[in-house]
Amino acid sequence: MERFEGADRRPLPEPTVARLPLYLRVALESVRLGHPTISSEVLARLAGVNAAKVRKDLSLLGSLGTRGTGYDAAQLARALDELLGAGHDWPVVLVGVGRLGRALINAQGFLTGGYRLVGLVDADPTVLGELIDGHRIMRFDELALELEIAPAIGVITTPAMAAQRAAEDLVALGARSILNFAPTVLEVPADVRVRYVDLSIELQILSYHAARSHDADDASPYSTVGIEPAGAQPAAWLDRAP
Amino acid sequence: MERFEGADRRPLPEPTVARLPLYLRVALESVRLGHPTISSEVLARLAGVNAAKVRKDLSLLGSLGTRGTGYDAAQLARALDELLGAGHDWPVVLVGVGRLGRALINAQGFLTGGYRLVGLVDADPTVLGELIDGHRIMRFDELALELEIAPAIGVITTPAMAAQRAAEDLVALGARSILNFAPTVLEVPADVRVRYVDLSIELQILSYHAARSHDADDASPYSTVGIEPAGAQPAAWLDRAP
DNA sequence: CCGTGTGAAATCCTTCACAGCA
DNA sequence: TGCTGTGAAGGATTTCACACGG
Repeated sequence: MERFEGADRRPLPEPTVARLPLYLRVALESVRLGHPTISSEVLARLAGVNAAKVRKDLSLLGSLGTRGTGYDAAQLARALDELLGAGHDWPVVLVGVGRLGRALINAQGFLTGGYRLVGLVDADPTVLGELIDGHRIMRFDELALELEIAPAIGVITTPAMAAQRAAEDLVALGARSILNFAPTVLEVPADVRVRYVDLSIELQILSYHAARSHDADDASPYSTVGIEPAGAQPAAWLDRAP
Repeated sequence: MERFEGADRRPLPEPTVARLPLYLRVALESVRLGHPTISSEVLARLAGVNAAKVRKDLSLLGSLGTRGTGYDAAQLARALDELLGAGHDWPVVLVGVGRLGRALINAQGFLTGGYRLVGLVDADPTVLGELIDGHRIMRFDELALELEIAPAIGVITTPAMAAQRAAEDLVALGARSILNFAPTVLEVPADVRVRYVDLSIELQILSYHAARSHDADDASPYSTVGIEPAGAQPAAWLDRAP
């Protein structure tokens, strides 16, 4: 196996890291549709960014492209896959098996790939013992006894009130990464990484802009994609590409 | 009513906008716990950012603080609330009433506040007609006839395959903001704002970092909060504050 | 004296533009 | 010729540090 760690030892900019999964998705789609190579321009369109950014991002991983041709989709996908931690089969523990938690467990595409659910935790006595997707819902202390290895990632889908406690329990279990769906800022040790998925915040950001979108507002680039005036599906774009 | 639009006409930086809902949440909590004022430092801790950023952000909205004292929590909350579109009661249409969609509809904190569900759309004939939260699931064309006003925000919780079509239908209904949970980049007109909540991408970002967290890594500030080595709940922090 | 508000500096990210290679 | 890889320029955001007002 090759090394795809960019030429230098410098860590990738975080915005770049956040775009790599998009590039991976597009590269896989390109392969699936039988397009062996893909240019930065097409890749950019399908990922909702611009071509310069794609080239800069990918150049940070090394020289993955071929001048005059583009990127080999399969090779690019392999490189991104490895970089993003494929082959590790990350153990995931989910805390808070309410509606949202159950939706995530069953959502295809969420825990697929290199992630494996290894534990379900809830404090509610009425759901304890329930079997979901082959996993029994238990209390934290029970899971701690049963688990052989530390979970790499903890997912918190509890109410806000319970989230901080859940985070501390997850950290105690050895989790170094947390994906938090509860509307609270977590206080964790500095070596624990937290990402927030805060639905009410997303709505508030949208309504902030909606409240001041006097006609042709300047569409800022953040999380906004103003590609083509609707119409073609991404797949169509790929097929139109040479 | 007062105007809280910063002194100038310059739009707020997007990262600032994304933090305002956090400040609002903290300000409300401060009021709830009986702390009439809050300093940028405490606010920063509870929002998981640093104090300089808080002051810079809030100064962009005008002079909301009092030197030597801090910010009046209630007044700050009102200012942020108004800025973020409170009092508008934004109509929301949700497309894709599967597990995730249902979880969101029922999730407290998601559609609370100024957001009102006005329609549920799904293509699956087996769920059509079903009543959820007082709303009947229908096809897009049915909803179009029934709706008097355009939805401000569309939420997409369909499978990836159906998301682009859902976006186009939402835009046709008049939605100018879309919150997309499907793992696809949407192509929409430039004046439509899209925010992406992509769960598999979140996991991949976390595992990217997990794969290279050789012991004491440098914790980057992005979406990461390295406040206190666990322990106190935010509420405790507020109570400890003078 | 304390904590906000804010220019200025520093840092980070994006975009440009083109040299260079297939 | 076509498209990548990349230094350099340009913008945007964060951080600093301190003057100012309560």
